[in-house]
Amino acid sequence: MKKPIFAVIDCNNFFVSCERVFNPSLWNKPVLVLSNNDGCIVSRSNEVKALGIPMGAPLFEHTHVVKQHQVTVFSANFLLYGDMSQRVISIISMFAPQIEVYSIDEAFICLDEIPDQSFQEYGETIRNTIYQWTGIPVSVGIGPTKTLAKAASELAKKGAGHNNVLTLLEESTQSDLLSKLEVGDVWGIGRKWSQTLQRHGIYTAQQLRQTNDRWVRKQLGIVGLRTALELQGIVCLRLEPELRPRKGIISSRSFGRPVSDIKEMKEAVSQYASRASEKLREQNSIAATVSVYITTNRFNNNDPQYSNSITIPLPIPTDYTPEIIRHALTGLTRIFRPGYRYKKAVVGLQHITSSDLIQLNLFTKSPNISKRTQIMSCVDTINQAWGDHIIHSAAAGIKRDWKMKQDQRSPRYTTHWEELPVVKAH
DNA sequence: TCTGGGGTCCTAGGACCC
DNA sequence: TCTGGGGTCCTAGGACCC
Repeated sequence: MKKPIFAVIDCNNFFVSCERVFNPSLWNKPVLVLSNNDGCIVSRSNEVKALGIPMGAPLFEHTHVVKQHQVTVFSANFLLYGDMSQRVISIISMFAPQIEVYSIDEAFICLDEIPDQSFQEYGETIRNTIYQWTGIPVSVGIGPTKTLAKAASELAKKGAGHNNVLTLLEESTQSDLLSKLEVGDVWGIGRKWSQTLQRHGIYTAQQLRQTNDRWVRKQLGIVGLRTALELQGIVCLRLEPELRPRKGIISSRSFGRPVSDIKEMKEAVSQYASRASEKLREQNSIAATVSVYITTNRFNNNDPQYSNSITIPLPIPTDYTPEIIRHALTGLTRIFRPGYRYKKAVVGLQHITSSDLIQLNLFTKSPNISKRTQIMSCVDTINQAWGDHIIHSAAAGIKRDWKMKQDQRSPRYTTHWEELPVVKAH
């Protein structure tokens, strides 16, 4: 059997690149994109990286540098990024029979069918096509395992390889280039493990792949061992093209301002429960428990702190929004304590199964399931067509001024025509 | 003043059973 | 004074990813 060849296609600074597609004057200028609530920096252009602003840092810690270098700042525009992502994915799909969509800005494919000599060329064709058709620059890494492909794309982003494409198939190239990759930049090695490895003198990907397997197993467990083996070229992770239904679904947001009133907390929890139920129906599942977590702002040392969570079993596993909201609110009233300034609420759904397998609880009167299904699918269809949850539960409130801050959001260019800038015809 | 929002898998330890 | 051994299941916590 032929040895597998993996490629990973990774969008460069994805959110920033999406913004630049619609603001071409921002190319070669420092740009960053913020998390929800305009709190943290979640995407940085190369120019911003060069300024030393770290990923995930809160904006307020870097306002000085941002001002000084006239960095353009955007609030997150996830509808735009999701839509651009779909366009990129559909192009990648044309280049391989199977694709694993790994995240919003990244996908794996297998190149087993491509003639041996032309991997590099093929990678460059993929890159050029995506850039030409969407305006999004990507890096392509090619290797005998997923982890080596990821290492290749990481190195390609830093200028190794050619035209943002790097092929890491030869043993000699591997040891040469992996020596230049910090161990913390290896896919699967995070902050903690990186520290552990460095304490033992392991600083590069090359050193990690040369480390004794049993020692790695003992220090980093089976997961870390797999990473080390993959660096050696031994396949531990396969392509997973199938979308697997989520085993847990979470909907959560920080509030735009502190919330103390239970009425407002109920609105937020209702809305998050509603969003979580929507995601549940998208994957044709039902949940058997709903959980609620609320917390004050842990960074605010002067405020009294409180956080608590509760999990409520649903009498019958369901995807029906009003039912899920009802139990989520029951949970909220049990853990809510007055007198605190709450910052965030989370609603989660667990024990998820396929909706084909509704197990009726013998002791509960059976609700009219098909009628409920019809109502929900009607609501989902209308909301999909009109967006912004034009139909929502009254429990989620009308005013909702606890909602998150998003002061710098760009127009949703590709999905909301009414937000497009007006261009005058001559 | 201001600090995101999702997910995955593994492991250790306790409860419980025979 | 003695205080098994092995199995399963569940959960909480911790590591990782983007």
